[in-house]
Amino acid sequence: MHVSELSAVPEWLPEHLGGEGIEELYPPQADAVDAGVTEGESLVASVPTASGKTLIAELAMTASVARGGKALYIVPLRALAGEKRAEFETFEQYGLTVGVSTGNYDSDGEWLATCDIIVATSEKVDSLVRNDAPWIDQLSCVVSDEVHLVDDGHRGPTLEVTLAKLRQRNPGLQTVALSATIGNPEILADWLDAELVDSTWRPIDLKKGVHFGQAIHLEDGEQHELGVRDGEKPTAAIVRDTLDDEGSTLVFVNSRRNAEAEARRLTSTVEGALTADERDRLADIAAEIRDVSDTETSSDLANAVEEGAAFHHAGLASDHRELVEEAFRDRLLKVVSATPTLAAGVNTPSRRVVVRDWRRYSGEAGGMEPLSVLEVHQMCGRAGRPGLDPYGESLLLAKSHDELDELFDRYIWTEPEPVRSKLAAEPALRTHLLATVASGFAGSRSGLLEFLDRTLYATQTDEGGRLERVMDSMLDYLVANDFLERDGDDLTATSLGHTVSRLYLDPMSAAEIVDGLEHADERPTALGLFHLVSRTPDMYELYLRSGDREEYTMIAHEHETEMLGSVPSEFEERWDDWLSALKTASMLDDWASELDESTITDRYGIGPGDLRGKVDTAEWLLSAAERLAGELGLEWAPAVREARTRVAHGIRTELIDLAGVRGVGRKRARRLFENGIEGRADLRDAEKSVVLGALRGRTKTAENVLENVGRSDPSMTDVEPAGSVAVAGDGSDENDQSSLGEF
DNA sequence: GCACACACATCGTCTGCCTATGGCA
DNA sequence: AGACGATGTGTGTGC
Repeated sequence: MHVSELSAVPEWLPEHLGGEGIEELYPPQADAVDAGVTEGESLVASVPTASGKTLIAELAMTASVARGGKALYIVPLRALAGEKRAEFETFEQYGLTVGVSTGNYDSDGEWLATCDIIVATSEKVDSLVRNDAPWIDQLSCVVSDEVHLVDDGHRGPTLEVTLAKLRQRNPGLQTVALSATIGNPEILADWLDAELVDSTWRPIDLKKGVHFGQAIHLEDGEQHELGVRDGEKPTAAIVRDTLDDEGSTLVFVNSRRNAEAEARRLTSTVEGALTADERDRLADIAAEIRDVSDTETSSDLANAVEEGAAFHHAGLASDHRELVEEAFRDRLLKVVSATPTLAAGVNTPSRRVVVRDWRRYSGEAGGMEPLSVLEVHQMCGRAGRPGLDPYGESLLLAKSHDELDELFDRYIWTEPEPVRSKLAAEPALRTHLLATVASGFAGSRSGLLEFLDRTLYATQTDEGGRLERVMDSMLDYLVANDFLERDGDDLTATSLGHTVSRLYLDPMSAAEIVDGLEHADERPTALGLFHLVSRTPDMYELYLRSGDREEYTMIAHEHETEMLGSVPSEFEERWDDWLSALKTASMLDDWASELDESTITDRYGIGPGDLRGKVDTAEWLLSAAERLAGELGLEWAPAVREARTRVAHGIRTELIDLAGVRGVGRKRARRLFENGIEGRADLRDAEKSVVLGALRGRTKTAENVLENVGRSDPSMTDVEPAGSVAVAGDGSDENDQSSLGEF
């Protein structure tokens, strides 16, 4: 189908697509049009990655907007929201407006209401529904990207419930669900009353295979000798072979440590293939990486990048990740070894993909578990760059002949698993039952059952009793904790219940926080509050490593009086969880005591990305705690607020006032304080020369700071810095604010 | 015969990912 | 369960 044959799309679209080099639709796209996506028909598209799913969404959304509607594009990751926005922004020249709403980034609420296309994460959409965003009712088209994630035990139910709510609120809503190839797309189509496009077509050929010994065995029967050198690991041999063909390789491994070790090893394979120009550009990127953070992780990454290799995992700061992704797309990096972050995240295609480890440790299983077929296929799907490579190749590694056969059976010749709803689980229902009642989607037990009937779970299960059983036990829990009131069949949310739902807290987290704050006899300390929020289910835990048990048991005894709620005994089952929450709390306390980022990451065995994540979550939970304290009329709200501000900026109490000034973070605040400027009032009255001296003679910075604090004459012209302008050689004042917590 | 470097064996340790508020100085 | 890396042991070489 040619783009000029498209019906019901805005008139500018065919030409626009032509301008992007799109003349002929890919077969799945043509099928989608035949099924009526441009005419408002709901659709499930189960197609491989990189085979034009986004265009299907764009056809549906622009057509819907042209008819006077409004479209919502739901993504699973924040990082993808940015990527999609950039793609949709090309429509702005035709008068469409695009807005983004995620946890860390929000277009202005009123402006969102006027946007034609809104991009948001599923949790954000859920939250917007709970908080009655006015534009929800105006939606005419919703696109759900990576909808197979409804299978995810933790986040899947949110997507499932949110889609059900949107469809209930808006019966005419066009639903376009985009999925990876899965075993049972018909059930999704059934659930969403949608047409189905199920295709394995790809714009570039993908050859899957297994490496064993000296050879690569491809699925089409082709074999390829590799010439593995003496003592060379298979991964290195494959990377070298790809390099001979001027291609790059993506290696998936099963742990962060493995990712880092593999990258380090592969530098020796890759290094020789770099041109002088590439070396220069990589050196620049390495410098940028070092600027992001001065932790060991950061410098290890920079060292590898200088030699053309990199690792990628969630311990990296997001700036690190972006730098790596970009350098890999620009073909400067010849190999990246990554944990699954990269398989699900932004688009980073590669000539070859190696799935080095196909088993991963699982605590519950007590050992290594094989990856799902879907997951391996998602990784393999990253092979082949459209327009650059003739084909993509993805390889699994076998260590024995038996394993070779097993891998073919397990992953190459096997369809992905069917997707199954995970809604009938306690944590999911606890949260979503409360939200469903609180936001008015159901007002009784029977109403809830009716609502749940609109979910995938109901479409899928033949065991209706299970959901009902879990539901009843969760309703009991919600009533017992004063989130819901029950009167016969009727259910209403209490004012506390409403608050919890709007705050987007897991009710169990809220119950824990309320209990801790209600029973505090004295003003809680920061450590006590950090521990309180660290032990809620909304904060995931740090691992206890060997030696930690003794160390934190000692700390627990030392600070016993500060701890909120009952302290379990060492022989109770919840002791370990309680202790690892203490480890998290102690890490937050270090951060809020102005310890260096590198000291903290070193002490707790984490990466800069982990620290940022924990700080972020703590900040969010403490704001929620502050609201709960206010709601319940508890006297500790100011203490909670103080702890929140301290962790948000990473500062001790005495800097709170200064850090409230935009442009002043933990380091600048501390230096101002040391120079006798102890608060905003001081800053307004201080000698300019002192301010300039404290800010290391940075004129521009000093001017901005003075302006932000509301000083009428911020100019630093002709001002000489006072005192010792300890520029300390590095002069990297940009990095001064530390990489954390500054938005 | 000794010092040193290197190869190999042993033992202990550790193990993926991600989202979420709201309103103001 | 199994890989990494730190530590320990054994072997070979050169002086």
